Amino acid sequence: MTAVQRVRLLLADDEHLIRGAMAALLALEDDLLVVAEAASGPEALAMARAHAPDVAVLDLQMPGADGVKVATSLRAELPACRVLIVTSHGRPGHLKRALGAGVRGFVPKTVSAQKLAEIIRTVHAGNRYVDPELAADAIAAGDSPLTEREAEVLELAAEGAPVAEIAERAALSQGTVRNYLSSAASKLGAENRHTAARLARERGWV
Amino acid sequence: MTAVQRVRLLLADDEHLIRGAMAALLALEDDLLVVAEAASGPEALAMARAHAPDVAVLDLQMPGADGVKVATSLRAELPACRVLIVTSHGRPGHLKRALGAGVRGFVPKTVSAQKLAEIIRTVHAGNRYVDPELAADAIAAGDSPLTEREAEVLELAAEGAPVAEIAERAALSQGTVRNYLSSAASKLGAENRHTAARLARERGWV
DNA sequence: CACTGCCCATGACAAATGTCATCCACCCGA
DNA sequence: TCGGGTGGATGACATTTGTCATGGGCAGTG
Repeated sequence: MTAVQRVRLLLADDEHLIRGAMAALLALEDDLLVVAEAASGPEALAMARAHAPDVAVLDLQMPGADGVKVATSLRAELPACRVLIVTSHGRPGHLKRALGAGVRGFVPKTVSAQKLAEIIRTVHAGNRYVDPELAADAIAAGDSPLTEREAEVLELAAEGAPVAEIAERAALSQGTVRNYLSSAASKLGAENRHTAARLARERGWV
Repeated sequence: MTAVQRVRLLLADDEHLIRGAMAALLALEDDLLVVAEAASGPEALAMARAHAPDVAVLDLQMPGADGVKVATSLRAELPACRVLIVTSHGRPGHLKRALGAGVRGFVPKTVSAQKLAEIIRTVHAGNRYVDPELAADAIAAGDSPLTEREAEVLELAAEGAPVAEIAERAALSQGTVRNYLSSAASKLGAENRHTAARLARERGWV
């Protein structure tokens, strides 16, 4: 055995092709060992419980529960397991959410496999790694200027629901809902709530 | 050489990790040979011109030009090159658009590498392959009920622009725009143009 | 030709949405 | 304890949007 103790990995991604390919590439590194794979959030949790990996490499968007939710659960159940999030669409807000959930690494899928392997080692060693590009975006986007209610209402508005429905779902009066939407839109520099919702989503604020 | 003539492949995907991983996996098949890789639509075209591959494996969403647009150009410039589209998010309308562009295969990224290799061979042999799941979705979603104008206006509305702006951009009167949006929304069973736009997008009709 | 469907437009009315002034409850620091 | 500031809430009012009836032009088709 070339390495006395290999880093045991859990790989979670709903795209079989990608997961399998990542596994194949990481298998080339002789200090890494993929011990489990999962195709959904809940499955990832179950596999983690069963195999107690050193590092969990999670896709951000998965059916069931997204990577950050899985990370939150893992933090509670397996504090020794480091979490590394891999994503296609890096929204600034996701990064903050992920770091808040105790994630140790956050990288886009545009990295090469070698780089990924290095990052896995970094994370396993207890250090953090955040893709510089994504970090810059997150800093540029800054903090959400939205209050809690504004964000809540905006989220309900994102699917195009009419104000009446939003009001009901949020247990607010329609007037209040409109106020929140209005102030949120002006804070975001949008002309109406729909563009506001889109902007907020893009920046990961909802 | 185990195979006298290998199938020469072009791989295009903007996610380096995935592209590299796919390349690595496909390289294990001794009748397949990756001769070029690209990370964007235009780059894919350039690489195709330079290497004249037998089969082009294209991601549907790429910067620059999407897979279908690349396929259209390829069909004109390199009719001998078969095109296989690989995608994460299979919208029903995309499939139809792709087939219209002369694409020979259409598969989600959830397939395994072995399966992908088989499909590449199928396509190379001149046959077609469409993922059964996606095909079923496409049939279920049916044809777009929208007229050309309705779709055009709905697309402009998708970003949340006010009617006045849409009217200007489409060179129509505001009343006409509202009529189109209204009829489009009722055809789609939506309460307002924003949900209508969302639905149309989901089904790949815009 | 008559018919049908799509395109474009108009006007009027109803409903949803955006905007604003105002008010209340609460926390915090002087 | 007394302001002052802030987040949250409300209703009235103006604007935007959705709906409907209507009409003319134009292309395809039985």
